[in-house]
Amino acid sequence: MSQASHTSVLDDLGRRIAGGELPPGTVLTLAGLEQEYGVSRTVIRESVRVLESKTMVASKRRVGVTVTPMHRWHVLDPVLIRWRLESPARAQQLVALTELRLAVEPAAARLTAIRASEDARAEIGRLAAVLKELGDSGRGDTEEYLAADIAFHNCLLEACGNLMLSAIKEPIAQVIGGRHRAGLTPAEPVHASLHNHVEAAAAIVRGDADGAESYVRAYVESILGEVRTIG
Amino acid sequence: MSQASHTSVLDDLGRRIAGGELPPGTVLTLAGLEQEYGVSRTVIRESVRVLESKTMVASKRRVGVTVTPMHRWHVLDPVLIRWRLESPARAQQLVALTELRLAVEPAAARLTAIRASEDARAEIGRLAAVLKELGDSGRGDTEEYLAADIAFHNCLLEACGNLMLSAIKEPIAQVIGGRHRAGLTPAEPVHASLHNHVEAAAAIVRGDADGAESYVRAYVESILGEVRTIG
DNA sequence: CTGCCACAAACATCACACCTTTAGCAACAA
DNA sequence: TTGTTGCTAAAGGTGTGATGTTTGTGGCAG
Repeated sequence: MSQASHTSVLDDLGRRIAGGELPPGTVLTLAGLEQEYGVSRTVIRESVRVLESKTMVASKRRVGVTVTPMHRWHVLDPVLIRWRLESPARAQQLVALTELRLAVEPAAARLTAIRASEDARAEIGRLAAVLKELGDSGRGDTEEYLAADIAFHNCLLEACGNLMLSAIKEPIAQVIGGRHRAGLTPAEPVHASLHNHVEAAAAIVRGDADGAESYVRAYVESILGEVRTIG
Repeated sequence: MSQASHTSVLDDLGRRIAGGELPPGTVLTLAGLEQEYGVSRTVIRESVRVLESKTMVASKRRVGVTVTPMHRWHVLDPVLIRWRLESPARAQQLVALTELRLAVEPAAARLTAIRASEDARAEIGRLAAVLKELGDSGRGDTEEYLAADIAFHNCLLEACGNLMLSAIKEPIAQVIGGRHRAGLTPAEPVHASLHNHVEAAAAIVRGDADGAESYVRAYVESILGEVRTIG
């Protein structure tokens, strides 16, 4: 149990701040945290430094470590996104994240339709076929479907050739997985959703940028509608 | 000169990795870095931890600190974006970042047109007027124009009500500022660009989501064309 | 009331000691 | 030859005490 210290302290502190338990303005001290977590200064300092690098806290001499207002945070940090998704703010975070998807995924789909390698196109086509096969046969709630769904979105984002657009892969996979684990995925996927996946894949395969963009947009818009009613 | 240590070591290491001087696979050791920078283990460790939190490096016992392949990095981190913009990879980074803008800014403009407060709308309208005024009178290359241009984009992104979309404010401001400092901004702004700013602002003011989205898209597309020819 | 100064709080850095994991190698057995 | 076991040293992980440095804050003098 050696490496665990830093990671677990960082994770716990991060969650508490991201989840609002330690609201902006809260002042902590290294000594206090040292006591609270029962670990050495080293571990606390490194954790605080990482939070500082995400601008979630700011440390000043003679004052201590202050929690920063959220609008200053590096909210695109995948770790922070995960903390927020697993916090009481989950619903809000889902809406915000889906709005981000609505911006990024259609744009990525367009680029993918234009630039993707033949291999990537083929893989996307294959995954869409798998989704259709499983969905049509009432297996939309299986692990297999989940895996294919995540792989589909990962592939689409990865093949766009822009690392900054691909960067939202991880949070998206989390959202899809979370939805599945919450038992929200129906055995018979909504027809429109499956249709949009299949058509988007077809558009990408044939290099149709406009089609790829609009089918993906339609898909994410439907998710957004769904997510907004939950929040 | 106390606080400088951590920051400067982190910054230097980050730049060297982001700029490709230390390519993926490179293995460093804490002891080596300690020697190289002439600082204590504490400072090196904290810097490495921060880089690790951006997944730019991974540290393993008995091995050392290994530079991670770029596709694993948290490329949306504002600090990492800055490092890349100030590295030999600047041109690539500009293209990637502009493609990201092309995804995010139109989406943000749409949301802003729908949700922004009256104050924010008024401010955006005002800034567009300032830009037009300065541009029409041949002062497109002044500090004043630069400030208004940055403020315009900041405002637009801030008013959209989604922190994740607002998060690209900082890098965008850097790009606009960089372009200005490089002497690339003409005294007489390209007519189409100014027009798109003004029309986007007008659309936002009147709550026209489609208009706001498409004018902003047109603007960013023109930037993208320009940026791609430079790369 | 204002401005200057000294004090102490809290972070920043350093140096050192010791723990824990593990790559790499060697000895050994099948 | 090949696979397994076990040792060892390398490198990061953690803990601790000491000292430097900045900077709120309160007190004192004008």
